[in-house]
Amino acid sequence: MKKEIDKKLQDKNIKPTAMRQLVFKVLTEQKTAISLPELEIKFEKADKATLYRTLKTFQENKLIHSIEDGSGSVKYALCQETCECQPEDLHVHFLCTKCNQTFCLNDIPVPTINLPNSFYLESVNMVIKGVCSNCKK
Amino acid sequence: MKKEIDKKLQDKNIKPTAMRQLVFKVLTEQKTAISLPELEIKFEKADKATLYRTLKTFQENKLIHSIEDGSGSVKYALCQETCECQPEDLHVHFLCTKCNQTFCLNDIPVPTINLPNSFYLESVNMVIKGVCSNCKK
DNA sequence: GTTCTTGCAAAATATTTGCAAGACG
DNA sequence: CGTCTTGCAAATATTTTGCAAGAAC
Repeated sequence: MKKEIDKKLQDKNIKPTAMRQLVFKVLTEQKTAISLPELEIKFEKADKATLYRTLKTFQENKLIHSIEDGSGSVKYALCQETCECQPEDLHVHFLCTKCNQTFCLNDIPVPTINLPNSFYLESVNMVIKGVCSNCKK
Repeated sequence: MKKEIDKKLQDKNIKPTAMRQLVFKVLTEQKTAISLPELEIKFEKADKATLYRTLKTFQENKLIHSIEDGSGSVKYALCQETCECQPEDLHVHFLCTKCNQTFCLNDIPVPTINLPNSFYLESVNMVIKGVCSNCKK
């Protein structure tokens, strides 16, 4: 179990420290994306700066991606196995305005946009806001 | 001139106070979207809470729209004349990662996304990041 | 006078950095 | 030893609210 986690971290060139194993484990348990403040609450003991830097490391190594959903805090979610965080890998996200949860719509790739030639495209952040199935009931 | 501004405010049911006239004027002068902190700087004298509430009023009355571009602060830009801020009115935005300016790509509507039926769509925030024509040179 | 608006102050929240101690190889 | 990681503290930045004074009608 711990071996598997270590492997996934090492595959992304992340040294598997105790802290990182724990954070990774929490991330795998999430059905929806999680913010730094939310992560802090899950840990009670860990320092927010450490968690912050852990997430940063994870993101730099493309283990997770960040979602700027306009909820007030940036959220993070695990990348798909093969994700290189290139524009063609990106998917749409959904923020529920009732429960404030952010979902990765992994099946919905972000549409291609024809930018004016004068612009150079690096990435795309597409967030749909609305009400999720749970809150609709 | 002031008459024109007043008319545009009143058209959106916004009482044209001196403050609002000034803020509106600044907004019309922007080529790119502006954040609250940036707006504060333009005014020196005005209080940020007042500016904050002015922007909020403008947004509630669909005179401006907000853009969550992940730059650290929410940005605002004037709506098109006929905009009702409905999903079909929305356009794509572009954030330059070099100069941090956010452009309204008014000619590029946000693509339609087929959400699972269980989700109810309210709005879409689509931001493309990259390098703008000025910074590319 | 009643309602709406503004200015000042401060709270609340989120993000980020410096630095020294500790872990690891 | 040298590098990387962590914890604590604090700085920074942004957003938001309370409240009383003032303006508008």
